[in-house]
Amino acid sequence: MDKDKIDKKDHILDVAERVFSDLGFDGASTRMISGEAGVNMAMLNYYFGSKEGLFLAVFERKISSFQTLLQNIGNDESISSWDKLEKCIDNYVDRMIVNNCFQKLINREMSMGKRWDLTDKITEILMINVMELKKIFEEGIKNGSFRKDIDPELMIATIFGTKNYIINAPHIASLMLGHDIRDEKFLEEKFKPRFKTYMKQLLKSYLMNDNDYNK
Amino acid sequence: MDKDKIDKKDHILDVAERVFSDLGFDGASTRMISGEAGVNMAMLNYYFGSKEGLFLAVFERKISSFQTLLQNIGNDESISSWDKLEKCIDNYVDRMIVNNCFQKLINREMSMGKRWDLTDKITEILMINVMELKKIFEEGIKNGSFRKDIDPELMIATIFGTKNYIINAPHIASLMLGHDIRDEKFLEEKFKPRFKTYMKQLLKSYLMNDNDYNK
DNA sequence: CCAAACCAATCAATCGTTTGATTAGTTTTG
DNA sequence: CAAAACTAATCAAACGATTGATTGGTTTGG
Repeated sequence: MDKDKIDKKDHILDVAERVFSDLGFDGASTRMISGEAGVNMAMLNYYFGSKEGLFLAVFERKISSFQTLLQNIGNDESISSWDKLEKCIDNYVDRMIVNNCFQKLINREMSMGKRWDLTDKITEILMINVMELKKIFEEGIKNGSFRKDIDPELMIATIFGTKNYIINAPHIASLMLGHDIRDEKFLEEKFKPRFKTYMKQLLKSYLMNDNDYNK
Repeated sequence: MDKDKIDKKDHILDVAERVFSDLGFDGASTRMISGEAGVNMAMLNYYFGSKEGLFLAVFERKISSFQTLLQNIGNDESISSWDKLEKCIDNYVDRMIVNNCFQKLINREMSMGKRWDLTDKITEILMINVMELKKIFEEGIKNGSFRKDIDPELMIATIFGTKNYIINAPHIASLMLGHDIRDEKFLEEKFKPRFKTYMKQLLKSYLMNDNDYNK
């Protein structure tokens, strides 16, 4: 059946995504992936052409979910610049499932000097999110919501960097916070709300000099 | 001569550090490293025992320079909490030489599943810096310099995360900033001062609700 | 029956590592 | 002092293991 084939390919991609993000592209072997997925090794090449093709397929499956991330918040005229920013933060934090190893995958491969044809594509996608935020900042400056002398580019680095730090260094983050960050319950009930609150307060105080942190 | 031997080992370590951080541990081959270093392949095992031993040696050479990073700023009673924090920021930013690939190395291997007994050692070292900052924050809260309701742990994530983001994603950062972040001149003359200013303003507004950003 | 799906066996290439020989410099010995 | 013994450094070559990829044939489903 066609359904089964898709399910099987999807299962392989699931396993590949996990193994790649645990061991990196070079560290993961096709035998390991096929073994854990319970399929013959030749199937990987049969379905995806090559190891690189498999890696690429892992990405392309996720790309769509990434692109929906930027749901044109910036173009909504009805809400203020700050509310847009708050919406973005909520969005990013909600999607910040540490177990989702895809983020680690991206960050690791982006930090490599090694050049994929993929690197440009990843860069391009990430830049869309960057530009989305930048637009909000610039709009906020223009309409007087935000201070004039802020540094939008570095703010973006702060937003993404803080999130990545938690994801990429879970050992450190767990030690810092006193709880295992990979614990789903803790993450969902305790950490995410705390992280949202913090991020909003941090940005608000920098952007607006507003002392009223209505909690 | 003994001096020559040390120089040679150091040269191998220099090359290994660069290659490892460009290609990752798995991506880098001993042949490549020995080739670029201009030494026979067997010398790597002769000097360092194994590829893993070489990787370990790269780390241990840097560890000392890392440990001097925390020069007991926190224990200086004569300066205010905020000044301590400013000093820390200056310190970190000054050492943030993007060309120094060691940071990338650490971040990449830390994001991997625990492959090394070394992971614990790296964690330990990084935690010292974390604790140093934490101490400053807590002291500042206690003596009234900082607001009571700040989130010290996530602030630390912001400080390190923002820095790491620039280092780990130089492509993105360069596109964002409109200049190649790896350009030494731009980095030193333009970026570092800008980054320091931004970081201090960001922290100050969050920590102290101080609107006087005396620029 | 035929094409698609699947698999065991195998490919050449590359991996990290080891080997045995050679060199050069130092120490020991007669 | 000079010959002999020893040591560390270096090298080309080869090792077994593993890599990603491919083959040729078998099974399966429509």
